[in-house]
Amino acid sequence: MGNIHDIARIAGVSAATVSRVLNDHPYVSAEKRKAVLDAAEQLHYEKNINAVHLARGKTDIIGVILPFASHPYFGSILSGIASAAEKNGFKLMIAQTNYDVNQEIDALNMLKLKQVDGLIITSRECPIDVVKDYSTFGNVVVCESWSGHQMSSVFVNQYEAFKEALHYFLQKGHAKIGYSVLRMDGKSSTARRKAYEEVFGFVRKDWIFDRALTIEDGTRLAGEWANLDDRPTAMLITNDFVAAGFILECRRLGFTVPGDVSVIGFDNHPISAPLGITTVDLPLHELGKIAFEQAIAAGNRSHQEVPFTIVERESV
Amino acid sequence: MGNIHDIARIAGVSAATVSRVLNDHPYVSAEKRKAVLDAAEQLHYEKNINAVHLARGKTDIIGVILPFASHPYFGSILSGIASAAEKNGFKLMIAQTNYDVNQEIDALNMLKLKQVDGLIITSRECPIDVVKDYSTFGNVVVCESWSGHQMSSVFVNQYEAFKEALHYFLQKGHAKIGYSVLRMDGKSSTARRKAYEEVFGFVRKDWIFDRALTIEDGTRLAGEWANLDDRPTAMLITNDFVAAGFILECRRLGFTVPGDVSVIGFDNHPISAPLGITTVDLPLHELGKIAFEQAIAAGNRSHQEVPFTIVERESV
DNA sequence: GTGAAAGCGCTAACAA
DNA sequence: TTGTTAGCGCTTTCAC
Repeated sequence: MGNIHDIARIAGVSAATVSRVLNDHPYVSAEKRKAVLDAAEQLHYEKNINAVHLARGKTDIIGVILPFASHPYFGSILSGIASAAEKNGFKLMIAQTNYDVNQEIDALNMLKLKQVDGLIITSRECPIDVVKDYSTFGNVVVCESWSGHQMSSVFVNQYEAFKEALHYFLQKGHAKIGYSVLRMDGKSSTARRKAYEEVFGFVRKDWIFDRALTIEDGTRLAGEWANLDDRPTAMLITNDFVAAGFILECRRLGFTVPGDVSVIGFDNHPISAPLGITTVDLPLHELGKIAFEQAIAAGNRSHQEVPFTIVERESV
Repeated sequence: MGNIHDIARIAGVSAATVSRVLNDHPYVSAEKRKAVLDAAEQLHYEKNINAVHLARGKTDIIGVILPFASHPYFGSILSGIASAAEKNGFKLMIAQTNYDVNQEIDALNMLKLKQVDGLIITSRECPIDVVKDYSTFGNVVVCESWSGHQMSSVFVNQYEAFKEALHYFLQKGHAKIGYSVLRMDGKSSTARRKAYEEVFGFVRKDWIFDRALTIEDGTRLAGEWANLDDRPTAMLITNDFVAAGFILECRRLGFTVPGDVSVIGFDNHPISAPLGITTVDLPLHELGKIAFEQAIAAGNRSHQEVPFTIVERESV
């Protein structure tokens, strides 16, 4: 074990020189370099990264806030962030929040505490303005449509994506369209509602289903849909997991897809292909990579929109 | 901003007293406590966690090594770990390794660098002996069957689970059973092969399929299975995602499940229910929680087996 | 109850 | 090319 001073003593140099060698700084003679390396070897020296962080005033760590680590939507984004982090020699600190504001605040505080250099918020419950206030402590990037100079953002244009999917249904002859969201008052839900109103000039509350995130939610949704007196003939669904649960349960209940009800999902998760789900492809892995780049970007904030594409399969 | 000394000066106390107040230590008079708190408030003081880590010699951070953050198997474990971490006031550092040994080593080194107090290895490529060597730097827990005093372990008894599933097939009248694994030489694959030999007294190479982890792999598997001259009538499949891909592709190819081929998956992932996949339920979230507890346990290593149960549905 | 002082281990500006 | 020195900001022992 031992520290930099032990090495310095054994190698007969100063601690500064040891530091230089250890960090590959130039201007160290070959002999001293070797002496240092030998001493380090001999002591089984290991650097204490906390001391480095303290002295440097930065950590090369990025924090990631996500509500559920086990959901594929966030898993994909996380995976993209992780790939980029590895390439850049950064570590990742994650905070699973369950959309609990206190846990979100707790995670945001990592920035204040200088535990992380930057923070990526994949989704949130707490007000954007409180998030924004943390931007003075480091880069914060939000994975949602947001413009302003304090934070960076990377996002899919939910409004346009939803509208395009709606038009796709329309063009296939559907006039009665319902949809599902995770949280009624969530950011993307608002965009979706707006798109719906824009296209139809109205919204029907009984055709909007919320709390739809998982496969089980999709199953429940099918029951709710089936119980409606006036059923939509097409459903635009939160994501492919929910869509999978919805479609499979509809079939179990004796309905046909797309016969009785057409479905479009979001994400283009691998499950959508064998299930023949028409879906809006979202480049989540790529979005994660971009988020990471923004998190480590020096100074300049940016706002990047990533493209979506409708993948036509058999559920419409 | 400012630091503990600034507070001390303003409050008219010593830095030690400030530290006491900030850490809720007893033996500080009410007046001084208030003075300190006021000064901290006034300065918008924020603690530098790196200094704390350095001084304390520990970080309250646990590292998690996982090959793929976006795969549901690891996502579930991670989610369990994260829940437990939150409850205990710990943070999580994750390393996505892609089963790349260099990245694994890089992650293991967080332990040496004192970046994390403990490390959970959900799955690995690098030799167990090199992992073991890191146990002198902190708690390491492996999510696989392993016994020894250096590390803790939490695992499903793959051998027994596989054997029980095999017997289930047998009892349903199947004699020709094939199976799939992720990596031929992986730890759990070895256990599965052993169980197979134990039950049948032989293994047929063409009935073992490897590199099966994702839904797409399941799709591919179906093609390979269909191309066999002598096809197994039952398949024990890596996990429910692979099983889903397999079953759906089999049907697309004109086969019936369980008519032409019966299937048992692993994990009891939510997708297996609506798809009617008979599966071996694995308590992954719980496993993650246990792993975390072991990672922060002082001193005592332990080895815990978590139970599995066969969930009967319609694919057999 | 409180403070002084000695670390924790490394970095970096400055001088030589 | 190298060493000296002054931090980085907090904790904790020991003495009072």
